[in-house]
Amino acid sequence: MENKRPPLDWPSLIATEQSVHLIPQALQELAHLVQADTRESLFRIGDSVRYIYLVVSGEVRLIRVNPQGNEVILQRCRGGFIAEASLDSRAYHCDGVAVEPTTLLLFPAAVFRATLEDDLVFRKGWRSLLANEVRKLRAQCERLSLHSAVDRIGHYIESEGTNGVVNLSQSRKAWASELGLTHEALYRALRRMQDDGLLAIDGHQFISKPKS
Amino acid sequence: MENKRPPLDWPSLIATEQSVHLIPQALQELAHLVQADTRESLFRIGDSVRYIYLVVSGEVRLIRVNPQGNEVILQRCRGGFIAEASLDSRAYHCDGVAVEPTTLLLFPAAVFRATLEDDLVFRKGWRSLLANEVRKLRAQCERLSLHSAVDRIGHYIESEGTNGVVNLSQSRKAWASELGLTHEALYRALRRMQDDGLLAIDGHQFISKPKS
DNA sequence: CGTACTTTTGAATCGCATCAAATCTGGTGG
DNA sequence: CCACCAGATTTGATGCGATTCAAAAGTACG
Repeated sequence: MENKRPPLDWPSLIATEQSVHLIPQALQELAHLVQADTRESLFRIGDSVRYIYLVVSGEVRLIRVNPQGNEVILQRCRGGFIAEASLDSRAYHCDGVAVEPTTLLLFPAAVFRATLEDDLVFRKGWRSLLANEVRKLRAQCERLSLHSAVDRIGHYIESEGTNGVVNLSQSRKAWASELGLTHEALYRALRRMQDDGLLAIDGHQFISKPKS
Repeated sequence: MENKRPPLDWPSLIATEQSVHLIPQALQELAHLVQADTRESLFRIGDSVRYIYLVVSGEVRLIRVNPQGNEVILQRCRGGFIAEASLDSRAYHCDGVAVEPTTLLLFPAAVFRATLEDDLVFRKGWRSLLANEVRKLRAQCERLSLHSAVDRIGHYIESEGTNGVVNLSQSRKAWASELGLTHEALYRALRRMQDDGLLAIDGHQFISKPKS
């Protein structure tokens, strides 16, 4: 990994990554801002946990290699903390690799743990973050268990939106990936739903329509 | 819901549901042991959060009803805490319904929150539980994003097992459901993997074999 | 010993992935 | 301002793999 510089342009980072808001000023000032290149390794299985990683932009993957020699992706992270569970463990249980040019914040793990103990607000914020993450991931798992594209779209609107309306904050291609579909399948399902009168689309807004 | 009895046969419960170990004795003694019947509602959208629910046996679903009048499943819970996120919110954002005869432990939410503040060990255990849950769910999402049955099985063995070996603690039918597959598709994929020499099965043990 | 459930195999169908290609869009530099 | 380019969006044709429906065999439990 590249040399770790002291934080310089944080104001712009904070604007894009809300997880940073959680972190007490004192801890923020100890963080390293780091750039990782494509295929650059951040940590490997067995490495001791020195830093808590926060992805600001780009993508990091947590992977293992199976007996057949193939990569198994345990997690793709395009923003927020990676491997929250590493806080409690001494060593990493997988490899962490950047798959595109990636910007990260590294927080010293020991101080991170200590601050979590001492700072009541941080502690609550962290717990809230984890609980919210669990909620979202559970819904995501249920969604991916649905077998049809139309059902996944409907599930997304209901679980991520409000009153049957969701504002998409990403491209449809990226949405397709989140839904576990190819972009072609997503486009076709959206078209079908509109034709069937189940869905209205207005720019980035998707509206689930009642049976009527 | 049925009348709430004081805890009686806890020792046997503790043996089957490890989440209970986390909970301090004082808080355990305030819990209600409850039986819910099929289709019985535990809470509804908008209800204020009075209890933290722990499923001991059976199944509870968190659901919303979409504009077309269909149920959208946000979570199926067959053991452990439901809706951890409800700890931080005043009211429920979905309905909670038992879909089979279900045994639950109900902890008074206010006391639960207070204990979480006061008890260092409990706090750490809770955080560890959430972090671990996040890790498992992230892997589960990646697994469900894979399009083939063989890939999902391989991913499961690698991420849930150790060194390419996993001990299944459930029926294959239940496993199929966890993998987002029909049981037929799972059986056939397992057969194919054995025929191709990629997998060995010994009772409940599944061994991923190297290319060789 | 019977019953309920899991495990297993078979055949037909359907929906999604895949490959291909055209169009549209936003952003860049000339 | 326009030409250009990379990426997103959209439509088409084909094949494969999972679902679905059906049914038989195996297994656990009372």
